[in-house]
Amino acid sequence: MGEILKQLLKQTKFASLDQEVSLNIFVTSYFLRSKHEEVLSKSGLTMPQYNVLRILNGVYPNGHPRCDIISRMIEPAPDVTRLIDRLLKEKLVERFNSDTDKRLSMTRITEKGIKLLEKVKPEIDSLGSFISTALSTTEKKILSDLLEKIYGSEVK
Amino acid sequence: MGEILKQLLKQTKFASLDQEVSLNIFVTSYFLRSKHEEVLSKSGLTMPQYNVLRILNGVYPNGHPRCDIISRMIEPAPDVTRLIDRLLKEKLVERFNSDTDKRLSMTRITEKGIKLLEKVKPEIDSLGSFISTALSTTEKKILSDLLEKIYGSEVK
DNA sequence: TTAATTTCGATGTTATAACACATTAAGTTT
DNA sequence: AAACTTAATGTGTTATAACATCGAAATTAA
Repeated sequence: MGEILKQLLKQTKFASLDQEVSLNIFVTSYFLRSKHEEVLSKSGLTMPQYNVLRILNGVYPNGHPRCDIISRMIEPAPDVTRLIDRLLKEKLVERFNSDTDKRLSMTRITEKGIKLLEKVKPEIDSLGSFISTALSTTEKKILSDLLEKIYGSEVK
Repeated sequence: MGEILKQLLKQTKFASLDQEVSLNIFVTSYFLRSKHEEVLSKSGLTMPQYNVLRILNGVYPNGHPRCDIISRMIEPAPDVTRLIDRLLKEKLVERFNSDTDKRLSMTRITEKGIKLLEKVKPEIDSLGSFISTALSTTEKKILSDLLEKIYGSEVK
């Protein structure tokens, strides 16, 4: 039980099964994130930047106000304004004003941004192999299900 | 399938089952980390700081060289030197030199550090309830097992 | 022993994240 | 419609993280 985790963290035991689960979630998340960052860095992107581009790509040719971007992010970042500033500098996105609500600062992905996403996509998709190799379809569904149970209580 | 995740990220579909699993791991990790940070911030600690203290507590009254601390961290941080500097300033840890290897910068947790850990422990432990409420013992074991399969291929 | 290589840690620099505050516009209430 | 509350964003500041470099000490090889 938990031998791989023990080995990785060089621990001999865990305080509880809950803690073991918790640590395993953190470790797996870190593992996958590292893989993603490895791929993305070759295109000069960070994970949050990639996620924002992905979110914007989903509504192209429309844009999103900042608040909507945040609410759709995996890890809501407080400083999205300047994150977008950086994407803007690379001309991967563009800003425009909303007609209906003058408070909103809208952002839309550009052609260049879409091209970059398309370039990165195959390599990101291929990271799924870490999951596909390790798990059967049934196992993937079980895993997703168990994870949703953990955070689901607060979402509903 | 994945209704809670869809709702949270405001997406209507996912590219693949692999991606859904991946996102669920990220989201759950973020959820649990937020809960931890919420508790720790009341004691002026960050997650990486807490982890370093926890690691040092495990070998008290001995210490660890910097490199060993990094290898035991959940998310190995490159800048542990200054992370320890900050703990040092709060007198939660102390530095000393190794007798056998003069390159090593050893760090040991202090009484004050141990007291702080003891103060935080109950609240951190109680975060296990998010897992215990959601999952049975069997489910926890299955979950841990599936997660280890994902990152385990590269550890062995 | 000397030279070359590797390991470990600290430091300078730059980029990014976190936090608090200020500003402007919408929406609401009276 | 005027006052009030809420929402959305930008900005200044500070803290932290990431990256590269450097020097000291240990290890290995010649």
